[in-house]
Amino acid sequence: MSTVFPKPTHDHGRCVDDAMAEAERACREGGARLTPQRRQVLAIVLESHQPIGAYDVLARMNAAGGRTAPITVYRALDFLMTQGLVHRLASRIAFIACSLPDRHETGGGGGQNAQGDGAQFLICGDCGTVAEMTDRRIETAIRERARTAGFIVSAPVVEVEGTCPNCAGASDG
Amino acid sequence: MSTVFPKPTHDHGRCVDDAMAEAERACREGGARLTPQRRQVLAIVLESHQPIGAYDVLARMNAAGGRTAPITVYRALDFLMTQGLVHRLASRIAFIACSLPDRHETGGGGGQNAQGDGAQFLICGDCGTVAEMTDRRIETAIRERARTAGFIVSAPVVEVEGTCPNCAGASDG
DNA sequence: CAACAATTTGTTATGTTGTAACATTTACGC
DNA sequence: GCGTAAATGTTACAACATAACAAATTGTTG
Ligand SMILES: [Zn+2]
Ligand SMILES: [Zn+2]
Ligand SMILES: [Zn+2]
Ligand SMILES: [Zn+2]
Repeated sequence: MSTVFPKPTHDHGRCVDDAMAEAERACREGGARLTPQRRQVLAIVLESHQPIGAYDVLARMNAAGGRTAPITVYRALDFLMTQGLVHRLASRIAFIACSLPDRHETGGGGGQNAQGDGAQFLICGDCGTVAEMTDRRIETAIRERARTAGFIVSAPVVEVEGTCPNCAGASDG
Repeated sequence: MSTVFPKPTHDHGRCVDDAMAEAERACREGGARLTPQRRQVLAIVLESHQPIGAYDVLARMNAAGGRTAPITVYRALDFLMTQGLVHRLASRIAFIACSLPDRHETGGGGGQNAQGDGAQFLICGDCGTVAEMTDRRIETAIRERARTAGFIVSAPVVEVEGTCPNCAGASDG
């Protein structure tokens, strides 16, 4: 099986470091400014593979006595979404770090990828872990069905609730 | 092309009446109580083929000087969603009347269909009109891809933003 | 009908998510 | 340095949703 779900045993420290490095590179290349604050927000969102609410991000930023305002977090998240580094999960009203940043066109390019830019998400209802994927067949099925309805697709939102392999294995052996 | 989008010329009065009658029947059959208030909320949601916010429903209920509270609307909407008569569009934070009520299992049965119960939605970014459909191929593509990831699907959310045939025709002839 | 239980509705207050508007600071090109 | 654009700070508010408990309504049963 293709491995979309992060294994609980994976080296998450390295996972985060790699993602941060990739983000730095992508922003530098695209002429976007990954400021310390934006970097901090990205780091917080990267911290786990579960979606996190904007106000939870805020709480972590202010954990050490800061006085950051909500709008600051939203602005950083907007920036990160434009760069394709973070996605918003509408069904959870929360944000998740992109795990396939090189598969999205960044803000300067063609489309606005705030809603996932063609990615699909599997969201575990038990542990909250999210798997991001870009499945051609799903996308094609949606686009073709839309076409028969005379509908021109711009931003497909596919967010699938269910049970991840780790949680399924834990309950039914 | 299969006709999923409501045509601007369709007899909407009858469209609403039929849906109300079908709702009455479905509730009676399932032993659910479609009270006057719930009927009123359903009527408001049915009024157009665009998603409507809970507070907009509230405003219409209070238009004639009423003093209904938000919770009342949410309770009615919850009931209607349980009955499969209304769906919540997460990407819009709004509600839409079901246009295929007989395709969903109602509350008493197996699944909770609050998120659309396997339906997919095409949402026009121009006019807001929504088309609901239950496309087997989309569902299958999602389920099979999930399966290869070891993921057990419970509630797929598919909400596709784009341009409907009416709006597309208006701009490019 | 009377008494009771279950469902529905009312009332009040509060929690959660997201933005508007405008001032100030910081980074960048010249 | 200086002017401009981008980013951040500050305050206030809008929009979406639920908690907790009281009252009324409905259905059931003797
Ligand atoms: Zn990781
Ligand atoms: Zn899980
Ligand atoms: Zn109609
Ligand atoms: Zn349209």
